[in-house]
Amino acid sequence: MAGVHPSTVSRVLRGKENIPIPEVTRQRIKKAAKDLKYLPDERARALRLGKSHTIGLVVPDISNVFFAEIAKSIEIESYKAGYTLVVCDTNEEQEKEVHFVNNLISRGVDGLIIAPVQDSDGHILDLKEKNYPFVLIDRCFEDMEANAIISDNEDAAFKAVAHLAGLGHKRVGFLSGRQNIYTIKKRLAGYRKAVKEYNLERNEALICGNGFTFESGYEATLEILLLPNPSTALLISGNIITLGAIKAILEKGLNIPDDISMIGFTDNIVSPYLVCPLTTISHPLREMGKKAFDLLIKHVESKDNLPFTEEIIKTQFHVRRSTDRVLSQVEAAW
Amino acid sequence: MAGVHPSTVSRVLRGKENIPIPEVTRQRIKKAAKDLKYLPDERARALRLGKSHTIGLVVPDISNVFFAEIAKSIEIESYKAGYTLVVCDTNEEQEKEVHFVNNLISRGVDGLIIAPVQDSDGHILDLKEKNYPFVLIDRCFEDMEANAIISDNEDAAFKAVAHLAGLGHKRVGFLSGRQNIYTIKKRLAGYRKAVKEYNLERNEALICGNGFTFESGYEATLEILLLPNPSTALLISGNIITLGAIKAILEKGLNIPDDISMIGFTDNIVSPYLVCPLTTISHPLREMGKKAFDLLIKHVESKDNLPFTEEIIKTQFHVRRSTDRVLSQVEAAW
DNA sequence: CCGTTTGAGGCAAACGATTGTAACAAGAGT
DNA sequence: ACTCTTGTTACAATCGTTTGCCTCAAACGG
Repeated sequence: MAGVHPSTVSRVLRGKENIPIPEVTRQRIKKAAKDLKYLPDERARALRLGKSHTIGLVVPDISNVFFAEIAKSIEIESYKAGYTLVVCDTNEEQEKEVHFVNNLISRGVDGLIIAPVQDSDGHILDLKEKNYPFVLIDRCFEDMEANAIISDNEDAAFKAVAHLAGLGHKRVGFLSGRQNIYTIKKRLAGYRKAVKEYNLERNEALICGNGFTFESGYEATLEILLLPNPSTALLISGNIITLGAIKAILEKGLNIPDDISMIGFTDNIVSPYLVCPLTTISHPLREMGKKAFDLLIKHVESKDNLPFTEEIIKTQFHVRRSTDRVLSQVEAAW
Repeated sequence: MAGVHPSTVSRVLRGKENIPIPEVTRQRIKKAAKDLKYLPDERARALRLGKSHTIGLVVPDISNVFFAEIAKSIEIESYKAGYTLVVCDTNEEQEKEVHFVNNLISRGVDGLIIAPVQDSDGHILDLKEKNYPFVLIDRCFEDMEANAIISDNEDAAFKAVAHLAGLGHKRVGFLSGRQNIYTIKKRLAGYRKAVKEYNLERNEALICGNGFTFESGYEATLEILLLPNPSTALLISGNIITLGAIKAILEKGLNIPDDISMIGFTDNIVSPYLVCPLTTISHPLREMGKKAFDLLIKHVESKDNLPFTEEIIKTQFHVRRSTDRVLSQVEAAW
C-alpha cells in the first residue's frame, strides 16, 4: 500500500534510525500501517530472530490462590519487561507437565518458570542438558542443581509446631498434601524435628493425607479425628485442604480452637475471615514471583552460562484465633 | 541424521500414510527424531499452515477465583481438544487488554475468549471487522452483536433482593464493582427492579463502591454503615469485595446476620466457611468456560461465517446463614 | 566531463516446516 | 531393447520478517 519493499517497511517500523530513509517515506509507511491496522506476525519474527520475547509458566493448579498469586506477579513483571507470559495448568498431572514443557519449547519460549508436579524429573534434566533457561518455583528437586526460588518450609513447619507445643499441645496432626513433593517433604521434616525436640507424641497415624483437594483434606481430617486419641491441633499443608479440614471439624461438632487448634500453611486474603480466623504461615508470593522472573530473565538475556542460583525466601507467621492453649480433659471438666 | 530430506521427515512424523515411504526409512527417521529429542518448531508450522492450534484467554484478574475457575476449565477443555491456551491478565486495565489482544493476534492464535475491561470496545469491533473468531465471557456489550456466554445477572440480583425483602428488610445496600461493566449494570438493574417491586427504600446512597478490590469493598461498606440510616442488608457484587465488607462490618462491632444480612454475588469454595456462612448466588463457572470454549472452537473450525450466539446461563441461589429476618429496633429491644 | 560519494530503497537469503511436483531407479510389460 | 509403471525420495516454493549487500540515480568535486 505504501508502494515500498517489505524490507523498507521493516526498517521503518522497527525504528532503524541509522538507515537513511527520508521522512516522507517513513510517514507514508506509518500511515499505511495504521490504515491497514497492520500487526507484524510474531511467529515470523520469532522464527527469524530466534527470540520470541515470551516466557512460559507451568503451575499445578491455577485455581489455587497460591499459584494464582504467583502467576499474577509474574504476569505483571513480564508485561513491564516487554515479555508475554504463557500460563499452563498441569492439574498436578505429570503427563500434562511434560506435554506443556515440550509444547512451550516448540513454540520457542525464551525461558520457563516451573512449579513441577515432581512425579519424575526427566524432562527437567533434558532442559538442563539443552541449556534451556528455566527457574523452579516453590518446588525443587533435592538432588538437582538448578535455578530455584523456594521458601523455608522446614523452618516454618518447625516454628509452627513449636508454637503449638508452647500452647501445651502434645498431639499435633500433620495434614499432608501430595507426599512426594519437595515442599511437603521439607514441611514434614520440620514437623518431625519439632515433634522430637518438644517431645510430642510420635505417631505415624497423625500424619495423614496425600493430595491437595478439598476432599483429601476432609477425609484425612476425619481419619485423625476418629483415632482413639485424636490430635488437639493440626498443621495443614495447603489452603484448599484447610477448607476440607474445617468441614470435617464442624461436622464432628467440634469447635476451633477450643477443641482443636489449626495452623494453615499458606496465608491468603480470606484467612482472617474464616469461621475461625486462621493462624497461618504466609509466603511472600508476589515477591517470589518477581524474583523468579528476574532470575529467569537474567539467564535468558545473558550470553554466557551463568551459574545456578537457589534462593530461599523467609515466610512469616501470623497468629490469629485458630490456635489456643490446649484444654485438657481435666481442665475442661472445670 | 537419518540422511533424508526434511520433507521426508515431515511426512513420516506427521504420519502421512498415503505417501509410500518404506518401513525401514520410517523407522530410521523415527529413531533419529527420538535420539535427537527432536521437537518440531511450532512457530514455523503455524506460519506455514496458517493455524496455530492455540487460543487466547484474556481475563481481568487471574488471582480472583472467579476467573481462575473459568481459566481452569477452559484450560482443561483446550488440552482435551489439542489446543494450547495462552492466558493473559489485564488487571482491569484497558490499555493492557488492547495490548494483549493485539499481541495474541500477532502470535497467530486461532481465536480469543475475552472477559473485557469494558472501558472501550474499539479493539473488539476490530475483531469483528477482521472476522476474527472470539467469544465474550461473563461480560458483553449491550449494543454489540457477538458470541457471548454470560449469566443471568439481572434475574439473580432481583431474586436476591426479593429474598431479603421476604425476610423483612426494607433498606438493602448494593455494593457495586466497577460500574461501567455489563454484569454490574445488569445486577444493578435487577436490584432497582426489586426495590421498586417490593417497595423498599430508594436511596442512591445505598448504592456504593466502584472497584473489585478488597479496599474498595471495605470503604464502600463503611460509607453505607455510616449513613444516618444504615442498610440492614447488603448485596455484594464480587467475592474480594465481600471480604472487605466483612472487615468493615466486624470492625464496627456488628454481627452477621443479626445486625446486617449479606448476600455475595459469586459463590466459591470458601463461602460456607466464612465468619458467617455466606448466602450466595453461584455461577456454574466450569460450565461457562466449557461452553465458551466449545462455541469458540465451532467458529474457529467452521469454514463459513456462523451467526453469533449469545447464551445466558442460569445462576443458582444458595441460602446460608448470612441472611436472616431483620431485627427491628423494637424487636431487638425485647 | 568524468569519477566518486551519498542517498534511497530493492534483492535475496534465512528462520523451519509443509506439500505439490519432479526426478530417478528398478522392475514389469510388450 | 524400449517404454511404462511404481516405488522412493528430493526439489522448490511458501508462510512473514529481518538484514547484509547491492543497485541506481542524483549530487558533488576536480
